[in-house]
Amino acid sequence: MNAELHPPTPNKRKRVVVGLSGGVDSSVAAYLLKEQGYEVIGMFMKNWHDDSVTISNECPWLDDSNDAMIVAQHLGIPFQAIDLSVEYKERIVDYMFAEYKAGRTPNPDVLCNREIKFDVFLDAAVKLGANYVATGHYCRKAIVEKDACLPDRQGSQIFRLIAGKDPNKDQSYFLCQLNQKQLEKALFPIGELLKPEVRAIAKEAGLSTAEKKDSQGLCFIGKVHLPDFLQQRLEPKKGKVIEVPFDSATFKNGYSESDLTNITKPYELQPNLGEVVGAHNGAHFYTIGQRRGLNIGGYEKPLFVIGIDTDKNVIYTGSGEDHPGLYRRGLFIPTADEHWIREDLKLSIGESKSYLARIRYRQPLEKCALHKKEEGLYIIFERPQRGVTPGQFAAWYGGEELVGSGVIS
RNA sequence: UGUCCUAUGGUGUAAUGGUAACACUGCAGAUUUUGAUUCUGCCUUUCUAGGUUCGAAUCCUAGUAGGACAA
Repeated sequence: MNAELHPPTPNKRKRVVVGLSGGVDSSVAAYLLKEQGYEVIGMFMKNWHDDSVTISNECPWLDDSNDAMIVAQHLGIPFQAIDLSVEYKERIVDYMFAEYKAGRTPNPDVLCNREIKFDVFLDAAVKLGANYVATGHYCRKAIVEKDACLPDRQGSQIFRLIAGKDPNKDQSYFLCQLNQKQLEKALFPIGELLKPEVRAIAKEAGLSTAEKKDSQGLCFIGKVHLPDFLQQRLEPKKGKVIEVPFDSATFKNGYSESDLTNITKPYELQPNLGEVVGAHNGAHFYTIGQRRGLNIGGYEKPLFVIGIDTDKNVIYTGSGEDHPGLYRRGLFIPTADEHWIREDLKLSIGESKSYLARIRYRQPLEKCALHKKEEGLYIIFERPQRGVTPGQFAAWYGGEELVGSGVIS
């Protein structure tokens, strides 16, 4: 049973391409694979080279590329760089702008894994004759051997995506859109380790990235000033900020669990529900739950964004952390946006099941019930959830295993 | 043109006459492979001019501004 959680048995003849980002995690991943006897190739992805929008004035990808190369040299593995910036722009950056424009909050890094690292990059690796692609993600892969007696099953294995052992660094959420085919080819060598252990291994192995600071911000693009970044393609447009009172009647609807539609749909906000308290530069620059950037002071309790309307170009806000507009009991995922890593666990129409779920990276898992209907999947949480935001991914887990995910509508 | 009230950092407020504080905003940093949240730190203040006092945001006078009452 326990053995299921361990990575597949290493085969000394297998070839692996490791995505070397120039950070510690992927460096150690490459090191461990080599130690395990794989034939390892290091590959650096260059997906973005418009330095004008990044915050640091240096050229970050160049440093990262160099670091990756030094690590590869140190390990004595072949190294090459691959430019995927065209694909990255088409599949990630364009998606980001489209989502923000539509008033939703995209998650580019989830898409980056599905579309770039485990798609374009994986293809490139396969062309090099690789059996696997490895990354420095903090998560684990496990394999269920299918019962051979079941005639309707093709293939003999089901791949499971398990949370990283380090609860503080678990990155399974970012991989929530992978499918069986992608997972089959994936290796996550550091998933059983804690961050401090990874650093210790790097240091011991003499890897130059051992002390390097963790990267943050959009993967590949780096740290950006989002409004500036978005203003490349989204026009600033002055609009009103409206404060909706704590006790507004609109928040009192939809608390009957039997009414799935009502309990999962966003609050219906109208300008006449509150008062104009300020102005903004474009509703599409904001996200639900956001506190900073509103530029409105004088309140005893801070103002949070509880809704945006990009058609009317209006931002709705509520005062105080406990404002009812910040919380929702449930959310809805249309069938088209439903994704099951464990296809064998997919719910049929009319079925319901209990799971744990999160709606943003690094949020604690919350108890919830999934209800599958013809039009999509309804997720009802035991406790109201803060900042349920259209465009973000909800991911549901059975224990430590990520079972499926979908875009919040 | 008459009477009354108010006037503190970007905003809202606090400070028995002893040399300004709290919240919100903003900025910076920490945390974070989604600029969400959270955490830490920082900036800026007593409308103007006189006067009383050892000493005034706090008292007096005038001015200015805003509000209320006032036909």
